[in-house]
Amino acid sequence: MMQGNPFVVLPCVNSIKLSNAQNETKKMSKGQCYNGEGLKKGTWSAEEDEKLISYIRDHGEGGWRNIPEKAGLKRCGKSCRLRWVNYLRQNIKRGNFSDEEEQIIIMLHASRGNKWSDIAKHLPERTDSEIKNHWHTHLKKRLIKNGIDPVTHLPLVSSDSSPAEPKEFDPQEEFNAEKHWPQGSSTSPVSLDLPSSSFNNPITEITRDETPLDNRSLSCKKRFERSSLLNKVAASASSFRNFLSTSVEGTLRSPTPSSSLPNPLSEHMFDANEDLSTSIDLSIPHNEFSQYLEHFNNNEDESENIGGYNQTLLISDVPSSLVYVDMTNCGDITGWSSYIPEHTSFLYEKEQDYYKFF
DNA sequence: AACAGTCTCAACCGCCTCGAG
DNA sequence: TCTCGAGGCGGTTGAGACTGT
Repeated sequence: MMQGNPFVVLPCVNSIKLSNAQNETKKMSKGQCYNGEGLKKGTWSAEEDEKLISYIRDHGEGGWRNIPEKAGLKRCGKSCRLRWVNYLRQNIKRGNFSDEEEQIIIMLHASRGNKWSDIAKHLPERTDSEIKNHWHTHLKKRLIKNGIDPVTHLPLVSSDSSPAEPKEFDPQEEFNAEKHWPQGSSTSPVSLDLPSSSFNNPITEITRDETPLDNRSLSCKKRFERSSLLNKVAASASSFRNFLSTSVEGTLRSPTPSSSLPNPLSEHMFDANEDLSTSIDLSIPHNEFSQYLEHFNNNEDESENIGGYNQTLLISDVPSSLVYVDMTNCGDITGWSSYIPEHTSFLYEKEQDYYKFF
């Protein structure tokens, strides 16, 4: 960790790339700072920071190319922009990432890949650069350690194992197996070993079962899992790949679906509700999603009643046109909805058993 | 105490996108 | 429609801090 004083002016170790005379008369080539002599590189000094802050305070952002000269800085415009955007501007949250933030990053990375700026939009106080660094230095390693490919977010396949064959799903068997999930197993669900201050039992899984959804939808939902909602979603994120960005990740609804919704899937859904009636009541008036998670994890009775776990329906292998989203009866899920702003009211196409319960 | 290896993250590099002309 | 340049983005680097021996 960089513990040094960020304001110490360090000698410029790297050779400064000086633009030649021709470059000074030409527009800069792609991506290069071009205004020539004496460009400083390396760590910014407090004096430089103050100059940049002062200038932007008076003149606003933009026109980065001209800012160095106007602000009296011997930096290239891109360097100024980077310094401002990542470190000097207001409302930047520094320091350790919370569990919730990490979950969000993992989840979004699974669906969007290394789109750091995109991911950063869901964590408004974090910069893409910080998220990127945190991913490379912490989260990626953690996933690998727990047997998850940080690129695909699928379990790493050991060299001596054959591809998993689909098997008939047995909820009881899987439930029992989950009690002793070996980390990194090629045949068992994988624990993400996520840090847990708010998640009492951060067991998560990535199912390798490729059984067609319609063979397991209703039976699977009887399974009991105590991992947190978001943990669950994070672990399932691989199944949302190519899906999350244009749709929603699951159905979040209260135990009492709205009968007013013109939903052609209602029959199927309400059949499911005979089990869904034991689901978590998202109308619990928690102000923040994190509070909801905490409440959920601290409430044994409630967590044990998640027979269907319907709020984490895994909609996998489903064309985006088949997304069903029903946020209408959700309680306060502020945190969630802000993380996944693509949520829309509801959308459906055809009647199909496309819910995957687990 | 000294050294080597590892970790962290600020900063840089170069490519891409998009809007203006 | 094309060209150009500013801004944006993601990958990479390397200085300094930390940790182990």
